[in-house]
Amino acid sequence: MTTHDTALLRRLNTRATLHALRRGGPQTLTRLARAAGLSRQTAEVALADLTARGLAREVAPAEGGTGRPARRFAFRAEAGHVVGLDVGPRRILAMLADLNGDVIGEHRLDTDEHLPAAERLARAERAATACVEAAGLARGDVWAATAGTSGVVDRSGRVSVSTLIPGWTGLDLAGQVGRWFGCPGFAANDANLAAVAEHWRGSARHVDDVVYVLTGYRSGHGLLLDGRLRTGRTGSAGELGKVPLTGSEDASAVLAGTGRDADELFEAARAGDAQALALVDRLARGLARGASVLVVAVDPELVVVGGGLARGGEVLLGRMRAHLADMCLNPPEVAPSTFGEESIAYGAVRMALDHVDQELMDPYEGTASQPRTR
Amino acid sequence: MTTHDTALLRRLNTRATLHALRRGGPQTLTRLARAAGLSRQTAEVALADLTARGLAREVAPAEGGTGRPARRFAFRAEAGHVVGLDVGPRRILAMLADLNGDVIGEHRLDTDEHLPAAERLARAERAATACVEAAGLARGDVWAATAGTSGVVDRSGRVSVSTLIPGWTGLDLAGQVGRWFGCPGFAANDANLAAVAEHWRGSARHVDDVVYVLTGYRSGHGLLLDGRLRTGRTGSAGELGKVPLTGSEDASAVLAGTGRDADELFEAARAGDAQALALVDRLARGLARGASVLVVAVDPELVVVGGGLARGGEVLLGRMRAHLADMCLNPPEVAPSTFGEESIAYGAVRMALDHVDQELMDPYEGTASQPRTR
DNA sequence: TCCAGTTATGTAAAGACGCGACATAAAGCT
DNA sequence: AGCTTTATGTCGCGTCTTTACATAACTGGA
Repeated sequence: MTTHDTALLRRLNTRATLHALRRGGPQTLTRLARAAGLSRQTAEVALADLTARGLAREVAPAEGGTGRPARRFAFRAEAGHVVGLDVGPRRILAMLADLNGDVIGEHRLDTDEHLPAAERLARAERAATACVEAAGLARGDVWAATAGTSGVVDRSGRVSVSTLIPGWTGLDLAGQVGRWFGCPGFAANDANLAAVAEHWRGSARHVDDVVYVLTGYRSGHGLLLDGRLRTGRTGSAGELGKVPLTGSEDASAVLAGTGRDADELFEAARAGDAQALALVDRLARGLARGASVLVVAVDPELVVVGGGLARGGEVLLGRMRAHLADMCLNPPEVAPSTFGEESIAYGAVRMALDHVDQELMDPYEGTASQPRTR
Repeated sequence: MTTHDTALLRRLNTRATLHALRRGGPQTLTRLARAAGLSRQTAEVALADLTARGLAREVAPAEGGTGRPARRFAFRAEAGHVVGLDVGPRRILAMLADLNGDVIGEHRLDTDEHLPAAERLARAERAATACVEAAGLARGDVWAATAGTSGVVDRSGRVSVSTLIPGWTGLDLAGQVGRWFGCPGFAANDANLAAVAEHWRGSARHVDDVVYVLTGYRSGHGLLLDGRLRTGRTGSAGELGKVPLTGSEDASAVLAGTGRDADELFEAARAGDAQALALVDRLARGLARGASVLVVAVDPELVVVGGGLARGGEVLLGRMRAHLADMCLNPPEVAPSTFGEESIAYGAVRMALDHVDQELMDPYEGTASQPRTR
C-alpha cells in the first residue's frame, strides 16, 4: 500500500469519472458528476486530466434541449488498441479491437495441422500485424495482446503441453506475442478464452459461474467462477485426461464408425433418423460425462457448449441436458455458444483488455498515458 | 460507490493503521506509522479514533531502549467476539473466539444421531451460550456467529439437503444462529469450513487453491480457490452424489466387510499385515477417485485429508498419492489435516471473523463501534 | 550529578483537494 | 424584449496530510 495523501483521492475520483464515462456513453458534465458521485468541479478536473491523457474528448452538444447547451464528453476508445489471437491447429484468427472491445479488424488464415511451430508463429504474427496495418496503426499503438491456443498454458503464458500442435510444447507464447508489439503479452488455453468471451458478451453474460465445453476437433473445458477465469496451479484445470469415467467416448471415435461427418449426422437426426439420433445421443453422453466432472466439482449456473459439435443445436443440447440431469444433483442450464468459432480470439481480446483496464483504473498508478511494459 | 471526499481518506488511513496494528502486534507509534505508510501524526489521529471505538488501547512502553520511551499501542482483540459451531450428527462443538481468532472457550457435546432437529438445535444453542457465559460475556458481545453442518447449505445459509441429520433439510440454520445472539449469522457445509480452517492456520496456510477431503462417517469435499470458499450456485460444489466413477467404493462398505474399525485396520496395516494393507489401499483408492474429480476440475496445489480416516496417516496418504498420480495429469501435494476434529468449528470461527473484519475494514462504512446487524 | 546523545512528542505552517454558494452565460419560449 | 432554464466560471471554506522545528523524556558516560 502506497502513501495515502490527497493525490490518491484525486486518482480515485478520476477513476470514478472514467468509469462513469465509459459506462454511460457520451454525456454532459453534470450527469457525469452525478453518476460518479462527485461534484461538478471535481468531475471537471478529472475530465481535464483524462482529456490530457487522450482518454476523453469533447463532442458536440446535444441538440434541442432547454437551457444553456451543456458541453458533452465521450470516452476515446480509439486511444488504444489490443490484439486477440486464436492460434489453432488448422486456423489462425487475429482480431484488432479498440478500448471498448469493438472489433475493428480481423484476419483469418487457414493452416495445415502439421505446420512446424516456427512457421505457425510467423503466420500468426503476419495475421496480427496485417490487422494492425489495415487499420492504419503502428505496432506501438497496440497496448496489449493475447493469444489462445490448444494445449495446457501455464500462468506465465507458456505452453506446457500441446498434443494437437507439433513443436508447440514448451513455447513461451505470451512472450512471443508481447515481443511482436512491444507490449504486455498473454496467452491462455482456447476453451478458457472462449468461456471468457461468452461471459463477456455472449450466452453467459448474466452469469458468473460458468463451464464452457469446447467440442469437435479441438476439445476442452473452460471454467469461470465469480466471473474470473480459473486455470489452476499449472493451467490444467478442466483437462480431464486420465479421469476414470464410465461410458465416456471420444467424439471422433463415435463419428469414425459412421461414414458421415458431424453436420450430416445432425441433419439426419433432425429429420428423425433413428440411427442418427442414437449416435447423437452417444455424442451427447460423452460430452455430458466430461462436463459433469466440472459441474459436480464447482456447481456452476450454466454450461455453454461451443466448437464444432455445437452446430448440432438443440438436437445435441437436449440430449446433453438429459444426461447431465442423470449425473448431477443440481443440473445447470445448458446453452449454445454465441460467438461460435470467433469466441477464442474474442476472449483473447477481452483478456488483453483486462490488463489495459487494470492499468487504466489502478488508483495507485502514475499518470503516464500508456501502460507500463513489463 | 459513495462520495469521495476527504473523509474517505481518513477512513482509508484509519483502516491502514488498524491493519498495521493487527499485523504487527503491540508497537510504537512511529513503527506503526511506517508500517501503514503514513506520517506519525496521521497514524496518531487514526489511533485516537480506533481507541475511541474500543479497537485499540495504550500499553506500557517497552523497557530499556535508548531515548525517550515511546508510547505503545495494541489491538484490542477482546473488543468483540465470534462464535463458531460444528453441529454434526453425533457431536456438537461450540467455540468462542476473540477478534484475533484466538479460541477462549469451547463446549463439546455428544448427541445421538437420531436426535430430532428441534432438540439438536436447542442443544447447539446451549453449547454456544455456555461458552459465552463461561467467558463472562453477554449474548450481545457476540458480533457474528457461524455454524457448520453436514449436508448442502445454500448461499443464504439454509440447509437444502441433509441425509445424515433427521429433519435438517429446509432448516434456516444461519437465521437460527443469528437469532441466538442478535447478530449476523452464517452457515456452511462442514467440509467447506474445514477447508477454510486449514487454509487459515493449518496445513494449507501457504497455499490458495485447496481441495479438502472430509473422510469417515461424515464425508464430503471442500473447495478453496484464490483463498476463497467456492460453494457454487446452490452450495453443492464438491457433492459427488451421482458421478459415474469407476471403481470407487464407499469407505463404510469397505470397512463393514471386515470385523475391525478403522483404527484397528490402520494399526494392522502399519504392522505390515498384507490383508490390512490391501484394505487400506481400497479405502485410499475410493478417496482418491472422489478427490480426483475436484483435482482434475480445478487443478489445486494441495489436497488436505481430514476426518476420521485421516488418522490413517502416512499409510493411507501414501496410497492416496499413488492413486491420484494415476488419475491426474498434474497430481497435487497431499497433506493431513492440522486441526482434525476441531477444524469445522474453527473454520466457522474464521467465517464469522471474515464478516466482522469486512465491517471493520470497510472504508465506506460509518464509524459505529459495532457492526450493523442485518 | 550533570551533560550529550537519542528518540518520541507537540505545535505550527503550508499545500492539495473537494465542495457549496453565488454570479454569469447561453439557449428556448412567450 | 424579457423570462425561464440549464450550464459554466469563480471564490472561499473546511478537511486532510505532510514537512519542519521546537520541546520532552530517558540512557549512559564523564
